[in-house]
Amino acid sequence: MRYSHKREAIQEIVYGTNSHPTADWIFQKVKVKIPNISLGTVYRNLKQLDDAQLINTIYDGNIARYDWNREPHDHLKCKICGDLIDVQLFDDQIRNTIKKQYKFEADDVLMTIIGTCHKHNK
Amino acid sequence: MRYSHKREAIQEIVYGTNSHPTADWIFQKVKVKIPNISLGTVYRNLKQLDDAQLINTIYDGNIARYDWNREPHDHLKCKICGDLIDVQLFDDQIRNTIKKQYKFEADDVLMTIIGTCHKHNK
DNA sequence: ACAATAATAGGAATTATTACTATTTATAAT
DNA sequence: ATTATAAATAGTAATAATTCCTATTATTGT
Repeated sequence: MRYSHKREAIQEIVYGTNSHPTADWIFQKVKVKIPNISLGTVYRNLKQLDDAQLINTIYDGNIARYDWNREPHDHLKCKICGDLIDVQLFDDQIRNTIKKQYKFEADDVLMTIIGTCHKHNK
Repeated sequence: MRYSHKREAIQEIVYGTNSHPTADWIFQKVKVKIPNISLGTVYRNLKQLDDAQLINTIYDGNIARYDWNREPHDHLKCKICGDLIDVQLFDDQIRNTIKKQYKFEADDVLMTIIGTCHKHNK
């Protein structure tokens, strides 16, 4: 993977937020710095960064979001505001136990808890 | 929700498979029985069936799949053939414990294990 | 500096899904 | 049974997210 100014900018944006941004959000941000960038470039580079294990792609309903956090972790998803919050529900050892429980060569455990976050407490 | 012949047929198809079918797969199947049905009708009825808690919608990457199994359960997703296999990793009690672990009003726990299924053993 | 080729812009194409509207159909009231 | 109602539908247009295509541009090894 050859160096690219734009990929670097895209990576910086993903690394600079905890908001699990979408491709379009990243596009809007990077356009401020690099006005002539195209959305296709954002998608292509996000894919490359994912392939290179520099970021993670998470699927939230049917839209892709991007996460700099490559440590195994889980998400709380608020059904009211849509926020996705990182949590560590299981440690690696428990994750490994889960992986061995089925005759299935497991690579990754994805867990999302759906509910209502603290911002909406009455 | 008023009775509809088409909704009944759609529900029967979802209830008749363990393959977690997509809207389009269901559309192809139902078209054999009811040739003049439209894809919009399939989507609308799947949504209504979900709202009425008669089926579940699961998001697999960025496409929706439908599941007759409304019991809390988890999925093994094969990254080679794309199959989604139902498993019961946690019982209700453990699920409830997880829900209480964070200051988050949790409704549901979604878990998917990504890996390779037995069909691809060398 | 130059050649090779990866990266890009800009737009078209694709895929999944939702929205719109005139017509049809289920069903409740007469 | 007939009629009135509102839900359900077909067919199509619209939208949203994403991928694909091609001529041009930029990075990097020589």
